[in-house]
Amino acid sequence: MKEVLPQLNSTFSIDCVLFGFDEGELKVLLIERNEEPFKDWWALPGYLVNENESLDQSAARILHELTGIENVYMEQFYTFGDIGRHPQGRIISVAYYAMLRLGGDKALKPISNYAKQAHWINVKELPPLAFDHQKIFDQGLEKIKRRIKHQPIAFELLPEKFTLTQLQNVYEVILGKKLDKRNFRKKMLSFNVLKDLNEKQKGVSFRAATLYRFDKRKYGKLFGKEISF
Amino acid sequence: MKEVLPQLNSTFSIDCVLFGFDEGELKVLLIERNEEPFKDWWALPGYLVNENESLDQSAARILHELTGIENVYMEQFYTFGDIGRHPQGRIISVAYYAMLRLGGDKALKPISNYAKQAHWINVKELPPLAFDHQKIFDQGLEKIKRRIKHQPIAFELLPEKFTLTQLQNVYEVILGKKLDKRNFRKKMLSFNVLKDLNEKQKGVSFRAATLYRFDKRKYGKLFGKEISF
DNA sequence: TTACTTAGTGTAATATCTACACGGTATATT
DNA sequence: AATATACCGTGTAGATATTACACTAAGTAA
Repeated sequence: MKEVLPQLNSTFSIDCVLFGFDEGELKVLLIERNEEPFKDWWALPGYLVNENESLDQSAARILHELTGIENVYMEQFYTFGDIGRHPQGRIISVAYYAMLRLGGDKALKPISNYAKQAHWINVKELPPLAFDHQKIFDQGLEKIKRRIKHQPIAFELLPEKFTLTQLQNVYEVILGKKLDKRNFRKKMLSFNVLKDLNEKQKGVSFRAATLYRFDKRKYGKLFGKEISF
Repeated sequence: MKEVLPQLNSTFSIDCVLFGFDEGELKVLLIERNEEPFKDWWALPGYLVNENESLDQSAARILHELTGIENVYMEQFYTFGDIGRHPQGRIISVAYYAMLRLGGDKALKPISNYAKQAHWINVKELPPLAFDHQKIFDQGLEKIKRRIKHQPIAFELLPEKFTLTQLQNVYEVILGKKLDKRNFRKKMLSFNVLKDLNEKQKGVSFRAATLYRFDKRKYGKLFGKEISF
């Protein structure tokens, strides 16, 4: 049985593509929708923009309402505006992305009941997505690929303290190819944005690796320079 | 005397940042507005999107209506959505850019009378612009800077046949710095996307330079590879 | 004590980047 | 015809960056 959906005015929405990294896998944050259209489908966290908020503000609010996540710096990357992309009318969507540390601290508790639940899903095992969200996701993934190639920001996905092997792992998963260990280390350390903590991993079987931390001050100096992987 | 402006619904518009190159100067296409708000101000060609067209289609239509220019491939680069950016209500604007061959052939004849006239203006001598168009222009300029650094597309701004010196000139003007002649040629030719026409400039005082043409077939092979200036 | 697993390290060959200067050639001028 | 002018077109050496490649060290588990 078909439900009749209300017609929405010409308007615009935000969709967020949040990437996380866990257990060697790249994950994306999805919600399960609780409303028509696409009720019970998985989708990127997204909703309509209010009249009285900027796009950036709106993105932060929507992410919070649908997933409980706050204080994430997201960046706009593309606006999707094909006709027919939304069954209820002419709605264009401004897409944002961010890379994010996973961990128990960021609770996934939707506040609005527009979302039933929110989950981190392995990007290799995506369910069918609502609207044109597969396309939005694909472009978001392309975006972070380009970005980690040119800026040493992969540690945004890692815990504060991380090993070089973990960092290399992030690169390999996102770029989809193996990198040479010695060359990777040489290059990464040459950027001079990592601080050696003189500290070792704990609670790991076999030899523990040195922990590093991202050094914001040094990063400032690098910023804008061309680098590439 | 203040006019009362109609309130527009929440909706969206397109603004186009078109770059051209003429007489050694980088130019941008502006219109003189014929309607409130900002009547008689200079502005980027831009207007509201219709319900029945995609953003890309809309950009092409709007450019044509306001400037007479057709068949230009434009690419979206950012969406501007601060509150208060438009005095008549909540209007976000999707910005497009393109690089374009100038020349007598592309007539600048606005079709809609929303624009009084359209002109190519030296980017170094911009008049005050309507709305937040200065900001949109600035970001458009940043965009083409990044783009010509990574893709050998500067000849989009030049006539079909061009000399290496002209091409270098485009790079120098856009990047805002001098480049070494020998190194520039070495690098540009190494990309293997230029075809030597075995033909010389005509009608020029002093020694004539060799003409080159962009070779689309070869470009296909390069595409996607990382290059940089 | 041994087996296992991951950490951590150097070098040589190649490719790319940078800095740098002058003779060649068509045109204009006298 | 000779000369001045202004732009064209080219090479190299030194420095830097990239690539390919394999073993020993250290800690844990049995």
